[in-house]
Amino acid sequence: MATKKRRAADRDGASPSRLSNLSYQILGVLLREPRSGYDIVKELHSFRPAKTSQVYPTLAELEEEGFVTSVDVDQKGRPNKRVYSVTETGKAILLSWVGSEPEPPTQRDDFLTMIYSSWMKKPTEVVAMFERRLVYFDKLVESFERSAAELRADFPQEIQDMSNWHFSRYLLVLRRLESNRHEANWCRSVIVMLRERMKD
Amino acid sequence: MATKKRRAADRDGASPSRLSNLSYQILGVLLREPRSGYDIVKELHSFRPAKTSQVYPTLAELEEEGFVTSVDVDQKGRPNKRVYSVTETGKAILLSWVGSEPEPPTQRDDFLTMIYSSWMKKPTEVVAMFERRLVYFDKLVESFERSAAELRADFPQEIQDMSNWHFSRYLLVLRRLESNRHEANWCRSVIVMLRERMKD
DNA sequence: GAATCCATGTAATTGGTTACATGATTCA
DNA sequence: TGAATCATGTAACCAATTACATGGATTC
Repeated sequence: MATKKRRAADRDGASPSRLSNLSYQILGVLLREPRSGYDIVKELHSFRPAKTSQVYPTLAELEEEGFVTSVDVDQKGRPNKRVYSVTETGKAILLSWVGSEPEPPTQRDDFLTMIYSSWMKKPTEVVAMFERRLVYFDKLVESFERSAAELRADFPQEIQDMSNWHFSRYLLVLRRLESNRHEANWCRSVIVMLRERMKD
Repeated sequence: MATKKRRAADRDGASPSRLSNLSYQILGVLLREPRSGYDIVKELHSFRPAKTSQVYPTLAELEEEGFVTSVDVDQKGRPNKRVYSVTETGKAILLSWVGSEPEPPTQRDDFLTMIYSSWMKKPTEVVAMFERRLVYFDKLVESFERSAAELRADFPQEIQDMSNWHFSRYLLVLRRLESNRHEANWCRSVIVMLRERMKD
């Protein structure tokens, strides 16, 4: 009868209609293949970062509600681990969420907040800000180019098959590659524009 | 001597080295021109959304720490308001933050989490998801096109002047316009690609 | 008569980060 | 000897949303 911790919607006996984005994300990871909490954090690292301190409690909740199950796996030479997999109910609520109306995307970006007040700064300093930003995004572009190339080399067939999870994976890597490239190009165009204007 | 509420870093007498992103954003708004809390929420609406329940307490903190001051303004026919402006210290900490190393940007997007598991869905449903997404971004593009056109019409000189705040404003509107356009184009290209693949 | 705008806030909850805690193994 | 990897968590805090509370004026 141990009822550890439950959210408000749960306490009154009603099951929560919507899980958190992270819960759905974790279900999605486990639907591809069973993993430990530690492995989930690594998998999410580049796509949808989350700390262990958030992932472990979320896994416990998902298990309590019957959306995932776990088995303890003994290992030699390294710590034992607990490997989670999705249940049928877990799969069902994930797939009914996928395709529903998504919340509008949100972004937090200190740089843009800085640019908001950049009119108070010296033009040369503003150019320097964009140059640092450009370096940052060029590095990201490079790393996603490498990821994309790896996927093409390692899973040439899989990434062509819409019902294989490598297909979704490749699609999302390409999107990140392109949007980082776009961000870098914006920086380049602004730098040129600012330099033009500074001549006058 | 009323010390209402203070954050941890403050209680030991040390002043907080970094304010929250929202605090800097609010200082940036007030540096352009003095406003009420209500007006700040409206100004931030399209650029960096924040609710009144977050803005009012933040304004109170900023005032307590001496970064903004306020005057009560009596109005007839509508509720009275409190108009905030930035102090010299407030301006100083904002401008020392602008140009410092920004935190890496973060984004939360349900749609991408859905696409992560879309390989389990029927191809026609995936296409439908992208089509709804495309409609959403096309609308955004339209609205930012209108904003940009308005700025060009209303402030033709100001948006050319790097030290005028309308310049920063116009720069950020153009960026949003372009990135939404890019997002829409990505949807279009994926839809074409998926339809191609569905023929086989 | 209902909805929206103006205007300011508090309380409760969720989402997410930082810091803390532990401990074996491998690699430079 | 010191750092990194594997592995799982708790406690405290900060950031942000949702819901609640109030109330006059204007617009449909």
